[in-house]
Amino acid sequence: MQTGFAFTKFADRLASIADVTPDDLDLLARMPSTISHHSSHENIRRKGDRPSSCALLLQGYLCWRDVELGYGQITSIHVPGDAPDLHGIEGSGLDANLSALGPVVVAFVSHDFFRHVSRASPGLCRALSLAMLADASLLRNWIVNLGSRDSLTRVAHLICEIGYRLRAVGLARDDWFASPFTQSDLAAACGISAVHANRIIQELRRRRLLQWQSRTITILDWPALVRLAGFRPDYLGLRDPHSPDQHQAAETLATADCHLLASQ
Amino acid sequence: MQTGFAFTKFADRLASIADVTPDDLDLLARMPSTISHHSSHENIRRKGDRPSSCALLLQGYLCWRDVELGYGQITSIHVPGDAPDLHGIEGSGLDANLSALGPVVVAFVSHDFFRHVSRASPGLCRALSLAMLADASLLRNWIVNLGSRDSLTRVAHLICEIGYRLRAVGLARDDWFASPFTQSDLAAACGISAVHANRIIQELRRRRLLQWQSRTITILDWPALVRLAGFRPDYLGLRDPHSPDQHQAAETLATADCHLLASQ
DNA sequence: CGATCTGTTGACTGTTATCAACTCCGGTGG
DNA sequence: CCACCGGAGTTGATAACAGTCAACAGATCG
Repeated sequence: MQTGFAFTKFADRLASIADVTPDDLDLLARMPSTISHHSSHENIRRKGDRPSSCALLLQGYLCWRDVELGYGQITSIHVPGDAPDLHGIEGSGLDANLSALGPVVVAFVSHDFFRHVSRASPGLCRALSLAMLADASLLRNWIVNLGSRDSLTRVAHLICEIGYRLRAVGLARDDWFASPFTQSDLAAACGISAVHANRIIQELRRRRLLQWQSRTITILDWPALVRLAGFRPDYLGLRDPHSPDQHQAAETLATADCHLLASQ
Repeated sequence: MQTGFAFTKFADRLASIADVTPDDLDLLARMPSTISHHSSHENIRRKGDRPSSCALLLQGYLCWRDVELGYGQITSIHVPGDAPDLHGIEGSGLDANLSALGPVVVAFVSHDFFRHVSRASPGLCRALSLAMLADASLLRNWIVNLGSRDSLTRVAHLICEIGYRLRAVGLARDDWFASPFTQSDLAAACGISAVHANRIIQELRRRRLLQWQSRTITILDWPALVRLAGFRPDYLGLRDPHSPDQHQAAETLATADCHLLASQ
């Protein structure tokens, strides 16, 4: 059991969606957590589990994967700083597996700590609520993606979203980021077959929008990718991101695209 | 401004997902609300709105509709008793339109009332949180639906879900329920074209699973429809529904299907 | 009674899944 | 060190699925 190691990334995440006072940071800094490492495709939580702690993702990617149908639809992807099973606090059984996309480092923090923190600080309570609502906003946006985009723009949109969320937590510098997940994982997230996902990625490469080699994605032409995907970062609920200049840039991009489309 | 008219359906809904004490019911009964009627495809909330009240749906159907792409993807459908914009309490701008599917009756209840109630009753506070989490569960399930089912099973699943949720609030007696929405609306929810939606419905009719005439859907063969859709009502988070016998029946059905599938 | 929205149909096109085979790479054990 | 193995990526052929366009029928509502 350690203290004061897991809190920074998560605190940054909360600060990116709501006001967090120095007192709140003190509270979070006393967070008792257990760190654990997991390898790719390992399940951190299983369907039906009723965990008594929350998983805070420190490194790598986690996803919620529904195993009922097909090859296991992925319903959401999480980046460092996220708390994927925050909603588990309410105690109902989990309805999917929380699974690692590539090797991950996770901190477990007991539900009791969050309940204590929520009682002690209205600001943190609100931040935690907003974090859950932000997740719901991602889900809605993903429904729009699955329902109304073709597979090329779907994949492009997912890559935009991951890149943008990684930037917000200070990862993904210089337009590249780690992609330890497989093309089959990407396919499961986009609701397409693995073979088709492969062809889509080749198409994105052919258009010189990105590279994907040695478990790294490099965005070659961010404006074009954003335009192709119709990516609007509004829905992420990121209020005060880590890199305001980049945020500004993407905002401007998206707006420019909007104008472009409107004028056509 | 009226009191004590809107609360019953909503209270029933809360009771179906968490414990509600007689004291809680008293609190809810003092709910000050404004009733209003709206016609089909009218927007109750618009993208970007920051409402100061919650809409409680009393009669009809509401949906969240994203208007950016295609013909307006529907991300969720709500039935009487639901509070579709409960998450608006946190104050961030809405990211889609809340739109009527057919004529609706809505009660508006100020956010202040909910904040007061949350402070006064931990039980109701938890019930409201659970209501929001149940919505998120619906979203996840809809992602699975869009991502891993073909259009026939997608439509079948949506119809199962609506029928089941209506039963839980005491509507949809005798295997039929009102369908004032258009086939285009259904298509927008399922992420398919209106023409294709029409053909899917014809296929469901041809298979004698349901009828759809004069704004009414009649389920002719519920077990077969549930089997086709792979419908498992677990994810709805309905704990203690209005009609336990029917609930039991559907549970048994779903379990039976599960066994059927497993034995094949 | 006309205007409009909704539902229906057919022909055609485009997208995506499926199947099968093959390559490439990283590990693992002999 | 090398042979082997399994997972991941790649390719081509084919079939299934769903979108688009255009036209018309039927309902509904003023």
